[in-house]
Amino acid sequence: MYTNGRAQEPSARETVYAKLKEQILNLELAPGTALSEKESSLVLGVSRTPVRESFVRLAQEGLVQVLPQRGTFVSLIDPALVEEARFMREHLERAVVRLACAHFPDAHLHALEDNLALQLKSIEREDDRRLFELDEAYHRILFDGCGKLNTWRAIGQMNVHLNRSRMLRLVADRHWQHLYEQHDTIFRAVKAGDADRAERVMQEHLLLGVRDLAHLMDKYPHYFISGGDGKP
Amino acid sequence: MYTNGRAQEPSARETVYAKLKEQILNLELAPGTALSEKESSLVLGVSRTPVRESFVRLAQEGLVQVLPQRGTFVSLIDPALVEEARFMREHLERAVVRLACAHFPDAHLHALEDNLALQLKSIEREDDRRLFELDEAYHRILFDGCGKLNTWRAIGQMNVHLNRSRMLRLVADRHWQHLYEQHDTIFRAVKAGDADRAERVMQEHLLLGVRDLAHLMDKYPHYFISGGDGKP
DNA sequence: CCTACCATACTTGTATGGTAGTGTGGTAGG
DNA sequence: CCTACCACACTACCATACAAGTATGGTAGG
Repeated sequence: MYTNGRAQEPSARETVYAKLKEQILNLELAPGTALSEKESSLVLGVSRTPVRESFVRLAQEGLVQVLPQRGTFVSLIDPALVEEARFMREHLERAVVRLACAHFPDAHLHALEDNLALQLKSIEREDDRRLFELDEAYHRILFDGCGKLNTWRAIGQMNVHLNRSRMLRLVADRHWQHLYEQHDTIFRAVKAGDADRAERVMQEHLLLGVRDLAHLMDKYPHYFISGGDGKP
Repeated sequence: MYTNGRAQEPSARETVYAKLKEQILNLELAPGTALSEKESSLVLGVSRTPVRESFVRLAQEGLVQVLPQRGTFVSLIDPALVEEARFMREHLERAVVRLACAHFPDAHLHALEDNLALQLKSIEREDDRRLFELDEAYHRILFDGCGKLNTWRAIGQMNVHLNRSRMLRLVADRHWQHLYEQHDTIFRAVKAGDADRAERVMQEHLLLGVRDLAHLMDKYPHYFISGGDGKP
């Protein structure tokens, strides 16, 4: 019994799905890019079936758009979705951070603290991708500590759209220090149980994510809906 | 050109997906029920492929659980998921109804009014399924009128779990009049722009959906996680 | 030169066969 | 009677073949 019972090797579908999703979120597969079941299957070394099933999943998340008998395309960024993702996060995270101020497990508090330390390291190294991951993890810990992990997962499906625009912004603008300070302030407010302060900073923090969206739409018009037709 | 250009006949996958999802939400396919690609394909008169792809979609929504090489099962109702769905709706719908009080299009206001009239009709006819649909439509109109339709859709993925427990409750308990009165009160508060009142009633309204959850878990233990093992 | 048509090379949708892993019931052995 | 084993039926996973719709480039006709 040397193969651990829980350590199932991931299915082809899962690996393909994860790979494609990562590439879309990283903008390695730019919005509007044409995909094809056959081509992806060749590139990834599997048959069309797992690729196709990944497309189904990605389509349900709104990351790709499948046009029958015509093709599959990486979805253009929809500004409405970005804004609504911010809207959802604003109201849900404000509520969660208030909960956290009332009661938050020590283990999760330590996790936040460790996370913040790693954020500093990433800023020193100018490792933006890593900082991005840590940012996600930070907020996840907040939800987890309040027993609202499923809520975080539900947000996730909208969040991918917000994250694509944030990734776009990451290239040009670098405001890491500000981001860290907000995270740190929220952490200390939670620790001190200062709900009003935590909620206020959280709201500001989430506004940061959509700042300059209009500027981005101007700079990369063909990445957005009704900016270009998407097929260059 | 008698076949309308927009009226694409739905794909097999779409019809299979819709059918299965409806049956799961109606509890015609009870939580814990074993499914199988082959059996479903025979019943629905299609091949295994569209069935399989429907399973993938349903699995992503958490409505079924696929265990490789073992089987596919209708998910048990997770009380944590139900509660978090309520949590999400509470905070998002409170925010939305406040927006609605500040500004709400006349067309949507009329739609709410019509919807309420139909609710009354459904209550007279004791048509619970129809009332359930109208309830969903009512809240959807609220989000739509505030330009937050995508947010409603995102809620939808959590909402299915809440709705299954509500459907379970519908069988035994019938509190339709109360539900209608709350809808009507919210409508009038929106019309009058009374945000505080609207928000308060909305919060109460959403609490109604999870009342007696413990009672339901007691009555149908094998429908819930850790109530029974799910495979009777 | 311009237009209409059509062969062709794509695309996704569906069906089916083979593979590997899993649960189960019957059976041989203690 | 109880236990260990094993053949078998069943599952989902993946690969592949076929079908049907779509965009495109070349060509024949005006």
